[in-house]
Amino acid sequence: MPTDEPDDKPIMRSAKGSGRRLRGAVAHYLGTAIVSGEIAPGETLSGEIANAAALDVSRSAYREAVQVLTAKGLVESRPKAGTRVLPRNRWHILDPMVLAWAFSAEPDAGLVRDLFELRAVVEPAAARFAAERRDKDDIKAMKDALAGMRRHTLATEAGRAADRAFHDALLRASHNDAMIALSASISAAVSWTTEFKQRSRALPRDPVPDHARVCDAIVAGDPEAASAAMRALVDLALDDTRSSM
Amino acid sequence: MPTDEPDDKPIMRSAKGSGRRLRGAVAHYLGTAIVSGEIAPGETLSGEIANAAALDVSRSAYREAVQVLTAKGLVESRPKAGTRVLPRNRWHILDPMVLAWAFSAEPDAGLVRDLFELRAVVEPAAARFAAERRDKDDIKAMKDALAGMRRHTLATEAGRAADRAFHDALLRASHNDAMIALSASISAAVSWTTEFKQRSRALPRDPVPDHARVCDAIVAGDPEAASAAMRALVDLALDDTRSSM
DNA sequence: GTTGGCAAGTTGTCAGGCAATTTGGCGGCG
DNA sequence: CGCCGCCAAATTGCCTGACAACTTGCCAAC
Repeated sequence: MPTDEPDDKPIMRSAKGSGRRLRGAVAHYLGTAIVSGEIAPGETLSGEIANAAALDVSRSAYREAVQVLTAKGLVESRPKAGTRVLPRNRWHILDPMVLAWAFSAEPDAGLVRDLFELRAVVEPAAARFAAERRDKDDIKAMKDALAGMRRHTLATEAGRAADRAFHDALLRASHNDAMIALSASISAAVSWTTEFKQRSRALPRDPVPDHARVCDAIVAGDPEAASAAMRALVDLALDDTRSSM
Repeated sequence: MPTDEPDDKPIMRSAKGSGRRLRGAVAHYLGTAIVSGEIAPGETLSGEIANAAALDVSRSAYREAVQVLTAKGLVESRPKAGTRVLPRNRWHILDPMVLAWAFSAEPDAGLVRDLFELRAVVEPAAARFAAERRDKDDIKAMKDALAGMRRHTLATEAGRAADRAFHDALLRASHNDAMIALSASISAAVSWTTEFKQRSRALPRDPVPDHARVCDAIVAGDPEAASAAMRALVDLALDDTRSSM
């Protein structure tokens, strides 16, 4: 069945070699469309065959992509009813991939605020636990990350990676799996906003001393100091982010 | 190819009418097997065709189930390498479904500890925000839930539902989407442990006064009092849980 | 006006085949 | 002897086409 119109729909296939498999591209496409509000909650997607054809993929690939969205609470599909977008409060917005979709466009200001508030609650507490439970490996990981931050700057990707690594090491030092799970979400949000700050060429203060204070307190095993230092760090970061949006 | 052995493998089809579709049953089966440690991290599942045949489902259904597990960070599959279970720290243990799988067997004590620690960090902070931002609807939802708790007891499912509803309304009153997302995870964990406490016939104290104090502080718009009351509540719950495990 | 059944349409599952991709060994080369 | 690059097999990834199961919403009968 040759198509009469010129097939100008290889939008998907293009991202094929990007490590992402085809269904990943479809999931990304639909995910961003939903998270960005392009497809409003309550709305129902057109049928699988139609939609799969429109994206020029097979129904299997399309369905597997929809399964991913379902697993992340973005949509719900029932026979005869179709696949409909769930209300925002059913979304798993802390899922790393959902966050990635949310940040792939201009990040919503409200979401950034919410994430920083959560960070301001969780990270000081995590620092407190870390000061009590850290072991040799944790300390080494944090010091390595700190060294990386000193070597590079937040303007470089390597520097941001070191920043991520520091926060990841810290949350890991809390030896609390639930907080470690939040680490993936939080550090992702942090790095995106950091990059955003960077892009808006706001010259941030040197972040190393703040981080070093937190690190020292944890190494010293002082929970109160660790918590306070981390709270100060997060508050400063929040100020920076607020002023550049 | 007729099977010689009597087909004693309709394990999956049995749960078909349970609202869960077939792939849901497969995902549940594999998910619990992984979370419970029956399939250790690093291990690789047998091939899709073999495994699908063993479960007596089609490859499509099996693959869609695996996509769900992939979306929740439990496994990772690459061509020729097979599907392998990821290390624990890659799991999205705060995902409601992963939590459900984790609690479908005897819950791991470490996990319960971690969840309560997270709860002890998040809920007081959420109460603080709620005291500042609650609106009429939030107050109504909380009072309704509180009334439900008064009417029933935690021994009944209705009572536990009211408890869940109270914590859900509280987190919702924080008007922070990130914390609301945690609500699903936290309240799930809370309700399971509550049921567990109930089963081990530990006679708990009356939970209504504690909840009422939190509610009053939020209605009064007093962030400090709300936070303190909630912290007290969580600490008591933690004590109860600890003593019954 | 309410209640029951009925039909249509959408997702759910199945089967088989081919293509894409990565791993791990094997041979050539330094 | 060790390292590097190539090749082939095995597994997942994707496609096609068909049928089954399940809802929903209409429609008729009470």
